[in-house]
Amino acid sequence: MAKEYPRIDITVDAVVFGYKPDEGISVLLIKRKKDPFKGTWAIPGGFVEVDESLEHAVSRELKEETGIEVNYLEQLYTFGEPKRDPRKRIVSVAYYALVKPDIYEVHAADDAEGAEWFNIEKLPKLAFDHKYILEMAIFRLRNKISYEPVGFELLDKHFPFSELHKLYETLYGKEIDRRNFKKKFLSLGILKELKEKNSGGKGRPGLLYQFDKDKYFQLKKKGIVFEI
Amino acid sequence: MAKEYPRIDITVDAVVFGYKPDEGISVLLIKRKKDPFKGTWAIPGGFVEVDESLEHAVSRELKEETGIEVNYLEQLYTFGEPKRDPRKRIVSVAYYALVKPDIYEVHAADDAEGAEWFNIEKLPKLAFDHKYILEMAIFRLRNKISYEPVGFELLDKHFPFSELHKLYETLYGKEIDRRNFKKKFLSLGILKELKEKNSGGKGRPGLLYQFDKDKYFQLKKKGIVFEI
DNA sequence: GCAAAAGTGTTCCTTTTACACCCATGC
DNA sequence: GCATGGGTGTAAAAGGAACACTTTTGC
Repeated sequence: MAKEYPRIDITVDAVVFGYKPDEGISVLLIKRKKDPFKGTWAIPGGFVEVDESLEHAVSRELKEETGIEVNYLEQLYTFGEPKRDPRKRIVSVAYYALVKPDIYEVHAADDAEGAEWFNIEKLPKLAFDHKYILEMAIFRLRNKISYEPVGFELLDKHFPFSELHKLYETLYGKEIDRRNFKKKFLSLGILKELKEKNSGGKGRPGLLYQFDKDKYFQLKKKGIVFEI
Repeated sequence: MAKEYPRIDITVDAVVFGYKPDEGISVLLIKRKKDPFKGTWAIPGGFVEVDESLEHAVSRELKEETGIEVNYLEQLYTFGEPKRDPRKRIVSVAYYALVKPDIYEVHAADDAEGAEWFNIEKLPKLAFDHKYILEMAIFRLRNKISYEPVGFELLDKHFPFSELHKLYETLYGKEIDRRNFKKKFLSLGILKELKEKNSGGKGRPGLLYQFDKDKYFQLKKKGIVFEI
């Protein structure tokens, strides 16, 4: 009576974003060690084990393949076209992740022959439908940053205002008036101004700031909307 | 060498929304015919066949279980907690769908003992984690309607302006000034005003309107943003 | 002619944009 | 002392919110 369903395998993939003010937005890719697409760059990922959550699978695979631990992880979309993997039917739950600059170091391992950061403007050819996944992730990040304070996940804990500003300019792909941006962002009341100043670099050193997570959640509970 | 992965089953579920001005937003649920949760209301859905796309699986299951055909379908989120199904590990790709009032008629079939519309304010107890899925779908719909013109998928092809207005009031859960709303919406330039007037009903009959999809996509291509 | 809903315009206020000058530091 | 980037305020413009009166229909 029960219909016999041929099995479908399930994997997770993760688009990991990093940011450096002078290099822009980068994505962590691995070079595949096995066929199909052996030697081609791909988004890290792998099979989900039967007793682990999807998020756990993502974190585990990222650690195994690239040695990285991310500080922000969110589901992006599930890709399930019958022919997206040439071997067999695979449904992949894609995530995107953000990492802070101080854990930028990666080391290839496991199924990866290499692991490297690529600027999102200069991507190599990608395996499977990973180009499409990556594009969707970039689109999502651009959007997300406009209505949720996720940008901080790409910055150091303490950062000069100019880095936040540059991050938004980079993601929006256009110039944003420095003064108006600062006015608006500060008026949200979710940044702590620190006593420290930014050392090194040219010009007048600016004060450092820190994201005030508690304040943000207080305001959010009150129904105040982040929008930038 | 290859690790043996115990299999995970994959299903699709669909939160189907309908709207009637005097009844508000409703959701289509089915009464389960089998265990687990036999006799409990649930979101329609089922297993994905190995050679069909996820969207196809959703449409097929909806047709089988409830007899309905939807005119808008979008992926919501993938739920994959190890214990979300008491029998075995199941990852479910959830969708949400919108139907127009004229195909509101449903007939239970297949695995469903019953299929009924429930107002989203008066939901019964639901099987599995379906309450959570439904809440997420409602949240998503509320949001979506603010930045994409999906509201029309819940209205008849020709509708009086008041219905569009009421739909937004219902979803936003608050009053919206009728005149400002109309001014803003019409200024988007994506509505065709028809010669026909709304027949029946109380008060002065209003003109009927129609969503101008072509115009919308033209404007979208130009970078003009829908926001209401 | 009364109740109900639709059509329409103006004013006020808030938010956004545009823009310029001075200040602190490194070399 | 000069180049570089940081800090700050104001005025004009645009967009959003508040609001009232007239018109068309059914009963």
